[in-house]
Amino acid sequence: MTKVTIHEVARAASVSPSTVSNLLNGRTQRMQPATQARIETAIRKLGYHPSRVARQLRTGQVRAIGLVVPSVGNPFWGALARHLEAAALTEGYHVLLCNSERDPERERSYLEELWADGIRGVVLCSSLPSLDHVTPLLERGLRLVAFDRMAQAGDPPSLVNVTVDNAVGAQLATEHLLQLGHRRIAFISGSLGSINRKERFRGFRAALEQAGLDPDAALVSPDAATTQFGDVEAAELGRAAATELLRGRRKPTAIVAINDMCALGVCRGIRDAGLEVARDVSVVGFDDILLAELYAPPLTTVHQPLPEMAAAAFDHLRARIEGSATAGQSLLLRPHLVVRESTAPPRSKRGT
Amino acid sequence: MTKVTIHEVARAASVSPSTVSNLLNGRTQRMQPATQARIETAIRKLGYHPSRVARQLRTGQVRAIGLVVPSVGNPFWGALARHLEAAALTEGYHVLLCNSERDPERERSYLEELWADGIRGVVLCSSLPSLDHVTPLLERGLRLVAFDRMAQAGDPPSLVNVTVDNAVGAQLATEHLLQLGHRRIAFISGSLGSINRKERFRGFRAALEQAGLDPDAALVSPDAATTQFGDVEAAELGRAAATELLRGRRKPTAIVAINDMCALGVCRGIRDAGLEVARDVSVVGFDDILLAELYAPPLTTVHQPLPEMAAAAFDHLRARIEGSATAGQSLLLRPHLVVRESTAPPRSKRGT
DNA sequence: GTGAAAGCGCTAACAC
DNA sequence: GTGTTAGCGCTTTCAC
Repeated sequence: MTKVTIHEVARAASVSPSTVSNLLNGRTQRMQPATQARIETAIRKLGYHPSRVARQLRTGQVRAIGLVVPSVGNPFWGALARHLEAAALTEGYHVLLCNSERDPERERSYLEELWADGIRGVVLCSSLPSLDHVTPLLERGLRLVAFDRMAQAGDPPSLVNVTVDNAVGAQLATEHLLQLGHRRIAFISGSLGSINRKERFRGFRAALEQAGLDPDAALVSPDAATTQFGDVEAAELGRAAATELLRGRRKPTAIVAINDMCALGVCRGIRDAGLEVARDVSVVGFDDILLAELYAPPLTTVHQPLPEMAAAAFDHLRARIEGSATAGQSLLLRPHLVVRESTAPPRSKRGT
Repeated sequence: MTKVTIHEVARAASVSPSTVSNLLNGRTQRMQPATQARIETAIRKLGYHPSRVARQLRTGQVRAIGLVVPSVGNPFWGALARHLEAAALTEGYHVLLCNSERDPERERSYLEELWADGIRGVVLCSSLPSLDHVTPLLERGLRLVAFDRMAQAGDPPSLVNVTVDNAVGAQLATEHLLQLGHRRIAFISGSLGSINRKERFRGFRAALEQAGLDPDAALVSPDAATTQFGDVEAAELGRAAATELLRGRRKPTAIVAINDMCALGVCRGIRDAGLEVARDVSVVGFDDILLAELYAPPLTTVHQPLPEMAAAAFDHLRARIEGSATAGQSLLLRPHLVVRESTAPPRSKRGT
C-alpha cells in the first residue's frame, strides 16, 4: 500500500535518483554492471514501479491513443477496437476507448478529456458531416484520424481519413440485387445525417439510375431523417422499418440495409411479417461483421477489411504523433461484396 | 499548439495561481464576484484547459476505473462496457477498456499499467480460477471487482464478486430441455478452465442427475480442455463442435452451449449438417445478448441482467475507492431462462 | 560513471 | 479574499 519512489530505490542502492532513472530509461551503457545490479536488486526488493503519471508530467509523452466510437455495443465497433488495440500493442501503445453514442457534444467532451489526459492522437469514428466541433482541438495540436468517414471539402488539412468507399459498396450491393432481377428495392437506414450513410445512399441511387430506374421512386425508410438511433438500436430500427415497409401497398422484393446490425433487424422484421428472407425478400447488409456469416440465412453483405483499416489508422496516427509525419495521406479502400444466402431472384423471376 | 498554464491565466487575471485553482475546484464562495469574472474571462480568452496529468500527480486521484474484458469483439462484453460506462459517467468517472484475450499475463500487465496510470479501481472479467497473478496489486491497494466469476474459497478477502449464478442458469437451461422430452443432450464449451464455465457445466450435470440420467454419459464437446479459444472464436468453436457431434453415432437431440456466441455457431453447424434448429436439434445459449432475439430462430437462452450488474459493479468499486467502503459484499444474482424458438420437443415426442 | 539541481503544472496549507 | 510556498515523482542537462 505504501508508494515506493525512485528516491527510496536510489537510497537502497546507494546511488542517486538520476542513476536509477538512467537505468529505467535504458541508458545502461554508461553504468558499471555492479551498479546496475545493485539498482535492479533494490527495485525488485522494494517492489518499485515507476509512476507513469509523474513521468508523463515531466516528458509530456504518453504511449497511448484514443478511440472514439459510436458504441462498442455494436459488434462492428467492438471488432475495430480489438484490431486497433492489436496494432497499437505491437508498438507499445495503449488504446483508450470511448463511446460517443453519436452525440456530438459527448464526442467533443471525450476528445477534450483525452487531450487533458495527455493524449495527442485519436481515431475518431464520428461520421458527422462537420468536424467543426473538434477544430479547436486540432488547432491545439491533436492528431486525428477519421475512420469510416469520407474526406470532405471543408475538412481541416491536418485530418487523415481512413475509410472504405461507401458509395461504391452500396452500389455493388444494389447492382447485385438488380442483376438478380429485383426492381422494387428499398433502402433502410437510420438518420442519413452522417457522411458515410449519405454516401451509401448515393451509391444506392446511382445503381438504380444506371439500371434505368427512378431513384426518387425508390422506397426509402424512414422517409426523412428520423430520431437519432444509436448503433445498438440499429437492429431495432431495421426491424421496425421492415415491418412498416412490408405492410405497405408497394412491398419491396429486396432491401439494402445501412449496415449489418440493421440488416439483421430487417431479417427479423421479414420473419415477423410471416415471410422468408431470400425466398420472399432479399436483404443485403454492409460491414460484414462476424455474425453475418453465422446468421440464418448467412447474410450477403459488403465487406470492410477491418484489420487492414485498423492497422492503417494506427500507422498514420503514430507517424504523425512521433513527428515523422509526412503530410497525412487519406486512405480510401475499395470494398467488395460477399454474396451469401440472404439474396435470391425475386419470386416472379424464379426459374428463368 | 502552445500550452497555456494556470500561471498565465493568473497573470492575465492579475491574481495568483492559487486563486485560479480555487475557482477551478469550486471553492468559489470565498472570492469576490469581480475576481471570479476576471478569471473566467481570462480562461476563456486564453483557451485554458487544466492539465489532468499535473492535477493527478498532485492529488493522487483519478476519476477513472478500468475494465478488463476477454474481448470487446464479443457483443456480451461490448454491451457490458457500454453499461459500465453509462453507470460511471453519471458519477463523473471514466472507463478505460482493456482486452485481455483471456491471457493471464496480458491481464496482469494491464492491471499493472492501470495502476501505474493512477487507477485504483478496476472491474476484472477474468474468470480464471486463481487470482494469484493479481494479489500483488491487491496488496498495493488496488480495488478489484470480479465480474462474471463466482467467489472462490482462496480469494483475497478484499475481493468483491458480481455475477449471475452460473450453475443455476445452466441447470435451468438443461431442465427446460429435459422437460421438453430430450434425453440425449450435449454440452458445448471451449476450455472449461474458467470458473463460470465450470459452474455452468456443474449446473448442466446436476440437472441431468436429477432427471435420473447419467451425467457422465452426456456428450461433452470438446472432451477435454481444448486449445484456448478466445471469445470471438466462440462461434467458430460452436460451429466446429456441432458439426463434429452431429457426425457421430449418438447424435444429440439438444445442445447446451456455453454462451450465446457459441450457440449461434452451434446453430450454424446444425444447418451445415443439413438439419434445422429446433425441429431437429434444440439449442440453448447463455447471456441473452441482443442478437439472441434477432436470430433465426430466436434463441432460447439464460438471461443475464447486464445493466443491473454493471451498475452494481460500479457502485461497489466507487464505494471502495472513495473509502466509504463497508467490507465488500459480493453479489450473486439469480438468472432466468428466456424461452424463444430454438428449442422444441424432440422429433420422437412430437405430437404427444 | 554518477550526482545535484531545476523544474513539468497543479493543489492546499498557511500566511497576510 | 488572496498570495506564498512547498511539494507530487520523475527526467535531464550539466558538473564533478
